[in-house]
Amino acid sequence: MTSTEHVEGHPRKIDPDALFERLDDYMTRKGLRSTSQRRVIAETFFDSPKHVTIDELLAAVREREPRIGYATVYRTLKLFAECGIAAERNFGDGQTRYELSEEATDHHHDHLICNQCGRIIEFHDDRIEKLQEQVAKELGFDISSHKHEIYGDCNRTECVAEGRRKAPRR
Amino acid sequence: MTSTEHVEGHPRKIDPDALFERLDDYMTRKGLRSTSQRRVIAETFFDSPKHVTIDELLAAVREREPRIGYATVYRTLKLFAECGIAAERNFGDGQTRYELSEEATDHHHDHLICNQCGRIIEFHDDRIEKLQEQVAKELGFDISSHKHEIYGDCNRTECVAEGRRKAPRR
DNA sequence: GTATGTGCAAATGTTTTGCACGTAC
DNA sequence: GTACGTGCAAAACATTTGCACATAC
Repeated sequence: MTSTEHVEGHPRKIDPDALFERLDDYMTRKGLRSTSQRRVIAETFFDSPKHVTIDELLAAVREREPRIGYATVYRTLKLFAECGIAAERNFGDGQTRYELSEEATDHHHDHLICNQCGRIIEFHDDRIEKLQEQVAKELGFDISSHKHEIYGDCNRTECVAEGRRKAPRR
Repeated sequence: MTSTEHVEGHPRKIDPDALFERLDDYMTRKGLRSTSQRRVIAETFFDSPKHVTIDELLAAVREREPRIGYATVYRTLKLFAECGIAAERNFGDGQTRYELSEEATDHHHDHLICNQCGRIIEFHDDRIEKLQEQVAKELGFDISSHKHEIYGDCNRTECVAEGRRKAPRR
């Protein structure tokens, strides 16, 4: 067993019920309403591959409910982020992406992004986490979140073959 | 001596001549031209506090040359980034910021950003750098760059007093 | 002289907002 | 019934682009 773990960027087995509950609690607390749109968007989001863009999510949502609008998806994902079940990510390609938050998955991770094929791999290293806490402490900071992204070439044969198709803007 | 260092986000003593030379070399190599606008923008950028936005830079540039346009500053900073003297940064407030690149300053660093006052502190920790190389290596990645940003509250009395004025969107 | 650069305004792409209508509570 | 939510289109924002004119080489 090492202190580093990693995983490909795809949906992890989570318990949707717990997430719905968390969302409902938040909405009740804030006097917000449970609507069919919010339910559909939540279901779709929980089923989505990680790091979805609003466009991708909207397309998936519209397969179930074609009349749902752009703005609703934007607003709903902001809500999910506020309530703590979703996290906003920005990998420099100009589109905000969303994934389940670390509280929701009980699993903090950072990202390795391939410049060539755009593949996103998650990693987690306790030693790095500890050191970063130490750095912040020395400077008197209370950490609320962090972002650690490593960009590079993943060197898979498929990737080298594929070339630059999906590479994020760098 | 420890393996962590840090510094406030303000201009470090650099040698502008070396940077101009680097820029000139790049332009010559690429068949690009040395214009008065590019010179003024370069001078202003070298004198700027770190992490300037295009707006801030444009304002400073126009104090010297009021007729310089937005697009020119955008295009010129892209050029600086390509040539390796500037680095693009994005701290989640929707505006791209530029700072001298690590090659230009001979000093790689990462960032601690205060959620309350927006203050940006640079840090560098060799142990984290090493661990991150190790993680990438295990996954077969060749690192080209990385981004490590820690967000939190800096807890200075001034900051607590100032409140949320300049806080980046989070 | 010609290719490259500039300034302006218009276009682009993403995200946000105003508003009339709809709906949860 | 009322406050909140939705869909649409328009606005807002940062950034990029097209084009006529200017300028470095």
